[in-house]
Amino acid sequence: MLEHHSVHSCLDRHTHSAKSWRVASLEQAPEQNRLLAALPVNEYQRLLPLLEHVSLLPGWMNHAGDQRSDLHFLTSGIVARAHLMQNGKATAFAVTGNEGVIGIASFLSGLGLTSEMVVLSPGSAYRLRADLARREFERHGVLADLLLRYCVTPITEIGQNAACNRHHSVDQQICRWILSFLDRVPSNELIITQSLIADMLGVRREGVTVAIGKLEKAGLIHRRRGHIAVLDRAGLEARCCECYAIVRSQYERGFRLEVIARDRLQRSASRASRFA
Amino acid sequence: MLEHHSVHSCLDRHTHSAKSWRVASLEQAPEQNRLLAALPVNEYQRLLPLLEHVSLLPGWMNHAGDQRSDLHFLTSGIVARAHLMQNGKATAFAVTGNEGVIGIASFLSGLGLTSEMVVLSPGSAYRLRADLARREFERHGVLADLLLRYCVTPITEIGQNAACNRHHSVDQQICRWILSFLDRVPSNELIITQSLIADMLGVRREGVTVAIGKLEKAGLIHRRRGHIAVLDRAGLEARCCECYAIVRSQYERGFRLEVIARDRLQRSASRASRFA
DNA sequence: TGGCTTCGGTGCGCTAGCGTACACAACAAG
DNA sequence: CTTGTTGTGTACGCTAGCGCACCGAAGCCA
Repeated sequence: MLEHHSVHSCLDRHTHSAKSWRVASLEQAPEQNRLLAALPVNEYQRLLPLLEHVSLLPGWMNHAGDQRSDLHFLTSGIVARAHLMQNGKATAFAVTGNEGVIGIASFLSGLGLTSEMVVLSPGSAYRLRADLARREFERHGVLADLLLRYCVTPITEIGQNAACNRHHSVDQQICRWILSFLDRVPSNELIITQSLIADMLGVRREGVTVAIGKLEKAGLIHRRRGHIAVLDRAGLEARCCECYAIVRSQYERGFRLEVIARDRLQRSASRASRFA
Repeated sequence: MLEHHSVHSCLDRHTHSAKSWRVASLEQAPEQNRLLAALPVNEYQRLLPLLEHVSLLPGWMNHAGDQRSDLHFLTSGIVARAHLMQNGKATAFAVTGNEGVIGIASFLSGLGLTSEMVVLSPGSAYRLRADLARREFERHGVLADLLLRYCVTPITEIGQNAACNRHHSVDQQICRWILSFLDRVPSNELIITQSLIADMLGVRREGVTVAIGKLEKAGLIHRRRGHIAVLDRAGLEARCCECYAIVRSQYERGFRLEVIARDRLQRSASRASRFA
């Protein structure tokens, strides 16, 4: 459980283990981010000089109430968005990887974050400063449209998680969580402690231990201290509640449209340049 | 519990009781909606002819998957946004009254609703058709800005509810729910069955009964079949978890800004007309 | 090597909330 | 007034998950 007295306790608890994580020193290209990749080339080129590379270190947090509302396009790593309750407990209600962007809500409202952002898996991102983002946004171009469309993804996800919290067993939710983590990581091995999973799900660490024990017994995963290797993805999906699939398909539905739009735009762009 | 076999079971169960509810036949003015009211006068005037009055009857639902993505600005009544799970259980994760608008998410994404909309309390709304809304939106005027700012409200609310579902007792959640209902209704009496409250919270009807029993024993409410009269609002707030206050203050924070902006714009508008 | 810290596994009693079942009260329609 | 329907109150056993406590194992640092 996260301690009440300070948000930093979470930071403290999880930061040090960063040492044991191989931090990808390789600076990844912005188009590793699926949203940036979906931009038509001319828009993308124009945006490039505005983007600033940042590394995400585990435990890095954007505290609720921060007034900055920069956008961060993830190229790798995993960031969770969580609420801390007055009783010291936490729940993460959305997870973002290289398919998305962090900071949309505070960017739209201009009001600063209402939730904590926790880096669960180290990685890197490209920052678009709030003022530049605002200017881009007001051009009302493809980027603006893309961001607005993307907005629906966290909304769906959070709502589904709320319902999932209510109605599905911890066993099922662990599966959901492992799968969504797996989707955002290059290998089949998750580098995370059970204790942190518990904090993210908002359940006891012991509960996670037994649930994961069952999964290993069933041969779906292999676990070591601080690691979970997935052996049978389909098996996990079978044990999982529908929530994982719903959230994922919602995103894919939206994103497929983006890809189509991008192709179309790129074709028309290259046609235009042929005529120029 | 909502039955699995059909969304309509919910409809069926709750529709007929509409007869016993006095449906406000009075057609309310659009500016009863706080977002429309926050528009500067010239914008508001321009928008008026585009708005179409609709009544919301209890049980009216916009099914998940519907392709229409019109906006509905509520002037009265209460609409909940809920997920139906495969196991037939439901949870509402956001509630909207005359402070907000329905259909933002599907409007932004253009993808249709991902959740069900349930009318909990009858009322009326003004519809802005999706195509007109899109055109308005692309003017990038005050309305667009307002809508984007408003977006953050349901996001915060849903996230808070997700955490609340996990960590707070049914007793506390009932208080939260009654309060948020009360905020959106003219009198101190809620016209709703315990069974429907249970569906919205995603808990058993019996659980609601005992929780409400405690509240009446404590003298905070008085209850009749299908009615809950709130006698001691402060008492409810004291028993409630922090979630209610957090969501509410988030909205007020955003909305206060809007009111300020509106005053400023109206002053500059009237100044402009003086010079014209 | 030994000592320290963090992580993970296990057991036990407890409680909130679930599922089920049933009875009664309020209301509607005839 | 009768009859059917829907909403509400109550009770009882069950289970998932909690809180707590403790111990061993893995890794870190010297």
